[in-house]
Amino acid sequence: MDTPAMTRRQLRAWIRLRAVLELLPDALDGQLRRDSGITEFEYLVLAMLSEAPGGALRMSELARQAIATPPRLSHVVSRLERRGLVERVPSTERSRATDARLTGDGWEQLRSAAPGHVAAVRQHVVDPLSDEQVDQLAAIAGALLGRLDPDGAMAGTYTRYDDPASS
Amino acid sequence: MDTPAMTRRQLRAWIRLRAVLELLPDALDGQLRRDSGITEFEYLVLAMLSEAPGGALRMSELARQAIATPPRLSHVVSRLERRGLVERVPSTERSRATDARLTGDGWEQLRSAAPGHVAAVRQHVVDPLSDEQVDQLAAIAGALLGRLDPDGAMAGTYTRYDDPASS
DNA sequence: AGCGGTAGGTTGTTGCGACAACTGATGATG
DNA sequence: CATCATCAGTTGTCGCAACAACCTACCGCT
Repeated sequence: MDTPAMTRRQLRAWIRLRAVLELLPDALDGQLRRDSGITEFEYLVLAMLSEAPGGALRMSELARQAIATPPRLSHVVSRLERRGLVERVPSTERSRATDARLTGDGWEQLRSAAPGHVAAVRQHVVDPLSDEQVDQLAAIAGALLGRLDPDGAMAGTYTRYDDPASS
Repeated sequence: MDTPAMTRRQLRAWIRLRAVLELLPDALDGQLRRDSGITEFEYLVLAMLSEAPGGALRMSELARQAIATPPRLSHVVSRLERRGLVERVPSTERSRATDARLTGDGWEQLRSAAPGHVAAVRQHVVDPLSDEQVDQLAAIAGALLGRLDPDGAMAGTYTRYDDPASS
């Protein structure tokens, strides 16, 4: 087979990355489930809404930013709606669109879940790395995203902090 | 709240890593599903068996190496068994143990799936990075695993290629 | 031998994501 | 102004993973 086997160093990087891919999401998701009763993806949705004007965003835009397919987002919003954290409202602008909007309980839930989640991210991702490695990681992840998301579908999200001016 | 917000650079690295965490597994899994009809995890199981003597491994050992819980592995092996790629045999050694062993079809399936999968890994992970970045990635992932897998439960797997002597 | 403890796996239930099919509403076109 | 295409989102079905409960065979101990 014309499989130009990877070098030992490449294999090492890949195998370790694979392990991270397996373990890290579970670690972060587990913390949120245990401590706040929401999934990491639900947290992400709430967080994105909280950063939007009025705490509301169109479903399609929200899906794009959260890297979710429309069906997936629809299901998630339905769950959040059932729990009273989010509500669907007809979009104020475009006619055939729907906005998801944070409710009061949604804001409260996010506020109470945030510290623990941020702490988990620090613990598992930021703290183990040197400042230099943090920047290296940003560059590496950026390079990978160039292939994974060539259309830059979600570029708006992950390029927001490019070219850091502060700290 | 005593949440010492992350710096802009840390946020940038985290947000990009998160996007990779979301997209990369889907990309790799999708390729294998389309081209070979198996999931990436099933591929991993077959690959690990193929590297073991006799193409067989104890369930518990296999679970450890694949970072899977026993229930998960049991289900996966059952699926593979149903498709004739793997068979369960009583462990030759320890009495109350079970080995999973690759069948002829299993070897064949792995052989035919490997080139495409390796190519996908190259395309999405190795090729976008410089040699230097590959090593940085190995170091970074290693640091994260120090927290994620403190007991080194699966250390045997991802340290196998440490301290590269060749290439 | 008999009895509990434990190692090693399996099964059953639940919840989430993927994919595909569908619905409803807007906009274009002759 | 009637029809058709398209956009935005939802619903329904299926497969997989998590978690917990369970089951059975071995082992040690007396």
